[in-house]
Amino acid sequence: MCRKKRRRIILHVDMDKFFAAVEERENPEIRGKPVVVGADPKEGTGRGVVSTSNYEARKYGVTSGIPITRAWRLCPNAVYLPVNYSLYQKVSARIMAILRGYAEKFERWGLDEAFLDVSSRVKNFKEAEKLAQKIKKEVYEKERLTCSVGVGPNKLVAKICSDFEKPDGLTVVRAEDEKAFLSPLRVRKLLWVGRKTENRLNMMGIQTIGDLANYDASVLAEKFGAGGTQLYLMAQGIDNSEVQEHWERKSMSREITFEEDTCDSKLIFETLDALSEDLHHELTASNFTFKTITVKIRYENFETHTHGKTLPFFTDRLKDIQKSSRDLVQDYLRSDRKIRLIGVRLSNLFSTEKQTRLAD
DNA sequence: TCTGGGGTCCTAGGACCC
DNA sequence: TCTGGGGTCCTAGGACCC
Repeated sequence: MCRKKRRRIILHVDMDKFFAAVEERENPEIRGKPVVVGADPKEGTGRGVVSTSNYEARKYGVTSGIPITRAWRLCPNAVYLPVNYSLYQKVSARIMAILRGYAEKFERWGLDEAFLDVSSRVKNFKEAEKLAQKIKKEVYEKERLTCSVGVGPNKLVAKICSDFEKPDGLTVVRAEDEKAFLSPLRVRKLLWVGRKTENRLNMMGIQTIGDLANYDASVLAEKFGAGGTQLYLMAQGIDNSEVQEHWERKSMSREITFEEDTCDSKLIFETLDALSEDLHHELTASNFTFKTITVKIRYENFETHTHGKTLPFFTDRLKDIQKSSRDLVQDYLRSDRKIRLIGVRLSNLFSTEKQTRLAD
């Protein structure tokens, strides 16, 4: 197939320290202080992690993902706030509506990020930069929140750009400059390169994206499978993935970490039933049936297991969820092993709404 | 470092079918 | 029963994203 190659211009918009920024906006008295949004620190004995912190807290080393107990030790005087998810969802919906208006194709990426394909809306990168400034201005005027925007010839470069000058940044990299831009950056900056992959690459003598771009593609493919080829292409700045307007839901899940590790089977079953009920609500409200159910447990030593089964039929009945999850968790209940977390996931989803439409 | 909760995608082995 | 090859589905685990 010889599809005519079209020059694309993609924007990636990333809200700055989103959860913390919304809290600062709602509570003016905490502005200027270190703010940590996440689990309850409980005077240094809490469970869970930091979700988002503001820049004042980051000065103390309090960053996203660290245990809340550690945050407490680093900065006990910070303002600690619980995650007010429904508030952030409302703010996010308004911001996404603004962004969507600027894009030919639009893809939400979590609550606080989005990709915009603006290829048909601007003639060149100069115009794209002006458009990005306009977007930043509108978001700030309407929501009093700042964002960082990356402009590039594809999603990969746009995403890396938006992270380049945070906060309130705007970085533009044209197709002809992308190799020079990417080359000195750490491989960790690439999408899908997390801690494990970074370590493996470092062991191979690969530190920067430039090192990766000069590496033998066949060796990468051999060591990392399909992901290896993807890594090599990304390092060249090649990413042909489209901005995806629609996302099909593949699974829904609920999980919870106990306040204290437990082997109390009554508590475990009650918790499991509550998770099942919660899932059932969402399943029916969103008009799905499911066929596969998986239970997840994590023991006190963090050893984690999943156990699932596929039913011979699609269902949305609560009793099917509860009975199956109870059966599945049974194998893991042992009087000598305390459980830290349990969860339930429904997959193999089928949209009954779509079915009705097709039948019409 | 004592590690949340909601997702997606990939891999590898085994069952089962033709 | 010592044997094949391809395709699909299922299961468990792991890496990664926000």
